[in-house]
This record gives sequence, C-alpha cells and structure tokens, in this order.
Amino acid sequence: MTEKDVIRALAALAQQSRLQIFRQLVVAGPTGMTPSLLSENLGVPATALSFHLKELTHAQLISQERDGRNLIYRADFAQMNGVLAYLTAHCCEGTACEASTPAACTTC
Amino acid sequence: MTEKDVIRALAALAQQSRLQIFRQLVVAGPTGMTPSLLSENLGVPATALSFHLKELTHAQLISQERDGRNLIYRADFAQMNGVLAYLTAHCCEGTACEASTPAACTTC
DNA sequence: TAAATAATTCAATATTCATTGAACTAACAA
DNA sequence: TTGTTAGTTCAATGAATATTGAATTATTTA
Repeated sequence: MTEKDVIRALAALAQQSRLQIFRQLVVAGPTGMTPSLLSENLGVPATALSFHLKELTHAQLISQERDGRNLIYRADFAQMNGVLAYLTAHCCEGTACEASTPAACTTC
Repeated sequence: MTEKDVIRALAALAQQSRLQIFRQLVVAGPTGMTPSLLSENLGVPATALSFHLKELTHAQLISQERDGRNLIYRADFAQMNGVLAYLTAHCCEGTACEASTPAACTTC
C-alpha cells in the first residue's frame, strides 16, 4: 500500500455520491449490487454513476464482476482496511497505541 | 459526525502534503509539532504548509495551540476514529462483521 | 435479425484546488 | 523602539474534478 494508493482511495471517497455508493456496497457485503440498483437507491443518474464507479474501481476500493447483462460491484474490504491502517501507522511513536487493530471486516 | 464532516475530512487527507502532515502529527501524538518543524521535515514551503494546516484544521483533523511565538499542531484522534467508523458502518448488514472496532488511538 | 435492457464512453462546461511570491501580523529579545 | 523569528493572509495562475447529454458497446429476448 503506497502513499499514492492511499491518496487515490481517499480522493475517491471524498465525494458525496462515491461515499454513498461505497457505503451501500459496504452494507451489501459479499452479495454486491448492480449499477441499476445503486442508481435507484441513491438517485444518481446512470452516466454519473458509471463515472464514479470507475473512480472507485481505479482506487481499488470496489471490484466488478459481470453476471449476464448485469454488472455486480462489491466493496474491497482488504483495500479499505489497508487505507485505515495507513492513516494510523506508528501512532504516538508506538508508545501508547500498540493495541491498534484494523477497523472492520476482517471476516469478509 | 455528518456526511459533510466525513467528506471534508477525507478530502483534507486526499492530498500528498496534507497526508504527510497528518501522519507526522499522528506519530508525534500528544506532543504535537510546530509548523517550522513540519516544514523542515517534509520540505513543504511555509506558505503552502499554512494553507494545508488550515484545511486540516477546518476538517477538524488537527488542532492548534499557541505557545509563545510557536504554534503547536496536534492530530485529533477522536475525529479520525469517527471518520474510520463512518466508512465501515453497518458493514455486511451487521451479519458478519460485528467485531468491528475503532482503528487506533483510543488511548490518546 | 431486430428490439430492448444494462451500462459505458465521449466531449464540453463550470467549479474547485494547489502553488507561488509578496505583504502582513504576532511574540519576543536587544 | 528596532530587529528578529514564527506564522499567516492575499492575489494570481495553472491543473484537476463533477456533471450533463448524446452516442456507443454488450447481453439477452422475441
């Protein structure tokens, strides 16, 4: 996980539609969601949604799989945890915060 | 912690200089750091540094205190943990990831 | 093959953001 | 009060980003 990876991921999440998309996919878990469903749930037009999904994919925060004429997008929990860990690395020079753990979804 | 707060925090961190500044402050912990020291360590010109520190402050990710002619900046661990928790909320519909914990620095 | 559904790419526009140098404010010391 | 150190604010420029509508690609059904 390089600095560039982290910046790309944070930039991807720092936008209303994309943050909402990502959180929906986090909730959906391994099942994932189609663009149609995301568009309907969040009220984001298909063309904008597609742009945002590409940004999130490029940041490796979500993955894509085709199933017939649908695409299924899923949150990438490993990448997310990598970003979270990067932000808190070497916290307080290691003296006070050694109990740090990944934030979530180690079971996904 | 509103959606706007989270977006502001993520946007603040999604930039090379600011990410480096924040991580230095995370490592420094409660001691904090002055702009001079940050400027020297990271090679960011004072004027740009000041701009970035203001962004991070506005996002409530860091705090400022004056000590004589120095200013001391510190990472705000509570805010950071709030952002991390927001990203992972309701993960997998709560079925698989109930063991989620804040990522770090509960002791700071 | 023709029509319909699912989703993407492209081009254009408007906005937002980072960086730089110059000027300014605050606190301290001689 | 003069000078010095610490840090910020201001104005201008160039680069990156979000959004929209129109056109395009891929997959399935009639």
